[in-house]
Amino acid sequence: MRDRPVVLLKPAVRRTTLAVDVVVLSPRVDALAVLLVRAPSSARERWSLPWDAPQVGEGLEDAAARITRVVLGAAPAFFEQVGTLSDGRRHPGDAEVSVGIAALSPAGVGQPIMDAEWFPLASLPAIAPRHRTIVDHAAAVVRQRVDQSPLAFRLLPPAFTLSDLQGVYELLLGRRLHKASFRRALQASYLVEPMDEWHSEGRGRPAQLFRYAPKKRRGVRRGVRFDLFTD
Amino acid sequence: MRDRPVVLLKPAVRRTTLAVDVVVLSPRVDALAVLLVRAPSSARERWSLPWDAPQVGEGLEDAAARITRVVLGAAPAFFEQVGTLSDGRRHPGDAEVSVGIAALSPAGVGQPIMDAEWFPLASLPAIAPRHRTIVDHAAAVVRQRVDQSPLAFRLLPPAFTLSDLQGVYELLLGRRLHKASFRRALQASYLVEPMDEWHSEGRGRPAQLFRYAPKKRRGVRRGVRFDLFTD
DNA sequence: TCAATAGTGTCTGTTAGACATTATGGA
DNA sequence: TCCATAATGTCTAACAGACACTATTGA
Repeated sequence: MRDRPVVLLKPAVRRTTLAVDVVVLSPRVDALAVLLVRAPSSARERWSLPWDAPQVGEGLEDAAARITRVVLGAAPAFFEQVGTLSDGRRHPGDAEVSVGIAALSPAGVGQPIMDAEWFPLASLPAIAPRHRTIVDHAAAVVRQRVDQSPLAFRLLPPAFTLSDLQGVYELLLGRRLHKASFRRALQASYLVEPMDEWHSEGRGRPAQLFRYAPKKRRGVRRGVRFDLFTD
Repeated sequence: MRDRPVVLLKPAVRRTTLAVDVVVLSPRVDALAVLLVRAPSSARERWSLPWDAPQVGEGLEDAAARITRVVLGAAPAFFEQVGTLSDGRRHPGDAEVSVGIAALSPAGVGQPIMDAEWFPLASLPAIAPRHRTIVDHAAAVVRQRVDQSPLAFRLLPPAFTLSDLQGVYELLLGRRLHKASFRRALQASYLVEPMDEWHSEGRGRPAQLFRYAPKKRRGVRRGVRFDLFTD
């Protein structure tokens, strides 16, 4: 045990500068894409994450929704905080503290404004170091929580085929999945329900459309898995 | 798609008041316990989470470590951000924004200062609404990430028995686990290694001591599980 | 008819959980 | 000796993954 510190805790708030930095994610052709905005020419990097300070009385996710609406023209379907940083790395607005928020949006929803563009996660241009950290955190968080939170469904339109859904899982996890196993596990989860519609695209048998409709789970109680200790 | 908003994004930081609110967690007799500090008599509630503003240039986890050292006399073994809140709920210091951080500490490490006390998670006294939300988030996050992060090991001393470890998992998950299955899964995970020491407590066969020593994992690649969609 | 995609049935190796058994100490 | 806890072996049901097969459309 260490020595007891002499100074007691006299808690007090401190004023600081805060930004909400949004990682808008959407599935593009065979890759997850991030929405970046063109930075003013005075900036060190030509691109940055969309960001802003929350307005007075505005919640953090509300701010993320507003920012996303401005750059994409559509509100995201889902938010996930990916961590709050105060690490001294450079931020485009020199905010002391950044709240990183992943905003998930289905493909084909919205249209980036003139100064915004989609970039595949794997090939981003140079952005401020703080923003780079936030993007990396967002990717890690999304991959880590994909099977504990309905993230994948928020990257799809309300009606989707099981192949679409599997494709999103494969994008998020970065590896191929086994079709029959995927469907069996999905069936057992009672997360989706079939609709009376079918979707035909080009050749091949049309696929039935499903919607996200989680049912009350019977107490599954699976065992401990000691998984993903990849730190 | 919605109408394109008229206002473009002119991002700017805003000054706000920030607090780091720490949920110090430690296993006590058959329950996870939270460390609360006695609030000044002027406060609405008699107890609160330990909290403070981060100092200039101090990272958020550094602040959490400092706060924990003051109230417990020992640095926590591990931190996990449990969410940043700006929801308008009441905070003891009226901070606009709170960063909630869970700090894990093994049993028997440190000694609470005079004005601090351990409370079982299940029976907390009245605390400010913002703090209540943070505690609930912390409990949920710890339960959700226990098998993806070495949380359980940070609630134990460096050397522990497998029964101790299983006990911590049972505390975190809130249910009993099967002994043989637990040990098999642990064996397969290469997360612990046996030491040449044994621990005897009262009657019964002495238990071998283990240490947390994660090995490089062979690419396990387990399937998608669609688990814990309990939102 | 062929190509392409959707969807399903079967087999097999692995694993979680139940149960039983042995091991080793203290009272 | 008895009791309590540690640790492990065996059995079984459930399940993940591989493979093969059928189904249904467009070219």
